[in-house]
Amino acid sequence: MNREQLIKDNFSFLFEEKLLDELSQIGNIKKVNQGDFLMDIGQEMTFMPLLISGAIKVFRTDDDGDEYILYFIEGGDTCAMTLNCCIRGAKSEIKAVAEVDTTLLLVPISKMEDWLHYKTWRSFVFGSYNNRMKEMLEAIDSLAFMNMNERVLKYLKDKVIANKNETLNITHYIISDELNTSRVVVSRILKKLEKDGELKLLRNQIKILKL
Amino acid sequence: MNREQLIKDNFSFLFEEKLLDELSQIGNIKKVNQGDFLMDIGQEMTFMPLLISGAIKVFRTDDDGDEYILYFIEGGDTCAMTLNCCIRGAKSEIKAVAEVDTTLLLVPISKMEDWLHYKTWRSFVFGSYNNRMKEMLEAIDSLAFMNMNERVLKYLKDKVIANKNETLNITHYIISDELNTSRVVVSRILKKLEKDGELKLLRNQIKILKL
DNA sequence: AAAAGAATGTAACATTTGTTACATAGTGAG
DNA sequence: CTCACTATGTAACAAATGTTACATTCTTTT
Repeated sequence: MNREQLIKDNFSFLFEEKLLDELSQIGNIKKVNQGDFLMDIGQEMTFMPLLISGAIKVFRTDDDGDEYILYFIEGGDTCAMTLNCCIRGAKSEIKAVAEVDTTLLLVPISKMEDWLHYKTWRSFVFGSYNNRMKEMLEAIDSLAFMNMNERVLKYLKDKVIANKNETLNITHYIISDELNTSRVVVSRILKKLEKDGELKLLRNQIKILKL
Repeated sequence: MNREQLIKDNFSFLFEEKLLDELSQIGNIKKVNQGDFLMDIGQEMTFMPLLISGAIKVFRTDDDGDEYILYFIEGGDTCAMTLNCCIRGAKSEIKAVAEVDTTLLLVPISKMEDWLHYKTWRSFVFGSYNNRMKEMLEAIDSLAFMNMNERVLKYLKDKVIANKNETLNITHYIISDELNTSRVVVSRILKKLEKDGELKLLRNQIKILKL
């Protein structure tokens, strides 16, 4: 599919005609594979990515190499808001990784401001900020109000949505890493969830039974 | 002091002349006392508050009545970004309370978009969003990477900054509430911090010794 | 097939955080 | 001053989470 058509198909429900034209001229299509880094630690953002297909996961990392998953950005969501706000920070940073094979539309950072005279762009930009904020608040809810058991289950269910697949190819170790806990704790909790009929455990794989 | 002068004095370093005029015409000065609610749970925001003096604390609350402090908005910070993004949410909500006696400039929500043609307004709005996000990330850092000991100390130090006063008038119970833990836990930690020479405990009062 | 490596299961124990219970001390109302 | 109330101190215990250690099973390499 040619890129102009791709942009039309994915963004015509969001943006007005003239803005779509500009996007076609200026935007760059980029495909990334599962596991690819979108933003390395400490790197400055020079483009803003709009999600065309796939899913991204976003982490907070601290200087000891610990990480904690903040949220998934998936299909209907459409926009990976630039988080350049926080790249400068001293201690902790943001990390973004492709959760599955993903297609992005890259737009130079400067366009974000230039296009604010488009009403549809304004809605999009503010809507995206608000979505990011909502997701960060959800991450805070998990940490402040939920126990490990609930957090693991929420993580898995979010992952099912991001992957559009109830069978997750993942190890206990990875889960423990992304939730900043230990593998043994995760295995223990998963075993309990399996006994409760929430999921089924296999090697390198977890099937979520209840959504 | 008349309001026009107040607006000039506080925002002339931020906004261009014409925008200051608009602010003077449209903005409303509001004074709130320590402890007043700026935003009740579930309430829709119809104005955006710009901080003139004082400090605001912002909480996340869940449906069990538990709360967790997200951040303080203080002096130099200047803007309490409207968090209307999340007011709709089902389970959890945002709560904002005056940490000290505070003066605000209230601007109708609609102006946020109307004024985007002012370059200084654009910088302000995006800068504010980014600051809010940075602070939410700090809250996540505390929860994900720090133990109770460190979190209590960070809370107290943030509070010193918001109050511009190293002597805090506060009870252990309030701290435990705002950090979503229990009073006994807080008393235990404070006692240890006192032994370590970090602070001095008095009735209804804590003096922070090291910053 | 044997060996090495990765993923998982699980017990035993340590640490952190939360809970219950009660004592003591300061404060304000009457 | 006495009484009730609030704030704080602290012990003892409970629950949640983290750590260490090792066994078992599956997969890949040789």
